[in-house]
Amino acid sequence: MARPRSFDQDAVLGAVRDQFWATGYAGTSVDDIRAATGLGKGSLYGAFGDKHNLFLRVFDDYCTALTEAVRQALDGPDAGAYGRLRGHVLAVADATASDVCLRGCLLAKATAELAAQDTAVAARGRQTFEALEELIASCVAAAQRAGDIKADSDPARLAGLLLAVLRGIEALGKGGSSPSSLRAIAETALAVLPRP
Amino acid sequence: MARPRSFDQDAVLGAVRDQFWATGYAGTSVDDIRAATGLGKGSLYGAFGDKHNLFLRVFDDYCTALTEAVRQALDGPDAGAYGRLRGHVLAVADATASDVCLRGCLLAKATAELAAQDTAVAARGRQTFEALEELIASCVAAAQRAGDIKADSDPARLAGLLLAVLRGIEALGKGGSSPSSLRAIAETALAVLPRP
DNA sequence: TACGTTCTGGACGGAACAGTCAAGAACCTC
DNA sequence: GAGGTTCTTGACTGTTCCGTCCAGAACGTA
Repeated sequence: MARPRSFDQDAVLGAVRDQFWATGYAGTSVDDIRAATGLGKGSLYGAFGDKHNLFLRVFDDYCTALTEAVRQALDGPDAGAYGRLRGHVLAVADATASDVCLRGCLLAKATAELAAQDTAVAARGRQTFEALEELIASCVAAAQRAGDIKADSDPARLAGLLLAVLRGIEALGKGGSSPSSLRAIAETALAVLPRP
Repeated sequence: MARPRSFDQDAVLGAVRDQFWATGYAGTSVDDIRAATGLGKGSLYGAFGDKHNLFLRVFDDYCTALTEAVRQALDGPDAGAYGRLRGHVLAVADATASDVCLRGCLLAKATAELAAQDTAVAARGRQTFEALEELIASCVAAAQRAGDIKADSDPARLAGLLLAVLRGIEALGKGGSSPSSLRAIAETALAVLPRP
């Protein structure tokens, strides 16, 4: 019927995401995006709308992918639940510590920069935090059923604590990683979980 | 000798800080600052240098004031150390939860937005995180001497964990506060601290 | 191959941006 | 009150910003 798009939409959205990730929303100009993607302005505006719309798109995709990655890391049978939880917490700490460019997590960056002014970003951020907390709570409950975490503690409260620790590790990582080392924080958080 | 400044420097710096706090570094124009302070551009540039320098100034002041406030909250005799620690953790959670405008903590906002690109901000942020961690560690050690926290745990590791929880509460607060409520997180963090 | 449709690239307009500067105002000292 | 110095105001420059628009290119269909 007509001329098809000549660019790979996923690749373009990935480049846009990386640009916003590196320099923030207000710190990224449409011309930066044009340079990062190689697209002309007409293509960008035609395919994705304006800058704000484009940001919401990549932010939404990021939140979806993050939630899905955590689900894959934590979901599974009761038997290995504690090991998966432990592995995930340590993996987040190690990934943050080795993030030399200090870009951190886009969810954290975006909510920090925009949540106060942009209700769409605030809502999506909150929804994502809640989804992460639920995934952690399910894994805690599974670890309790397997006898690896004390059964009488409230899994929702432990999940809230663990999520806060993870987001805190992320925040501290932006300061250049080290207060007593992020891995030590993760290990300590796991060590204080009530065992049967 | 000459004409003195007609503005109150502290008041101006406070207004500048609030403006950056509300809209971020890249999201704040010099004209926004001019409007917030009522000063002309010549006065602003003459007294504080360019936008970046002005930001570093208010960020530095903020870090100093934050550290000092935490010191006042946590410093004191061994006897009440645990109570001070507990009070501080709960106070941070309550303050974050009741922060309706979602501005959060400027230290978190600034490091999230700029640490990757601005080494001065990254260095000051890291220094502040380390100072906060030391203050918490001292308070934990005092609580251990008073017999309120188990003596054989490493105060530095517990301090790292508590700092991460506090920064995590702050980060979650930006998403619109509630995953299982910030206060519950603070209470759970205190509950899992090893008691004698 | 010819046509209609959609995509592409870049030029363009008007607004906002950071930072400079000069003319005049305000003050202290003498 | 006169002189010298600093502060204030706001106009100004040149750049960068976002978003629009159009001429031409690329494709599917007939």
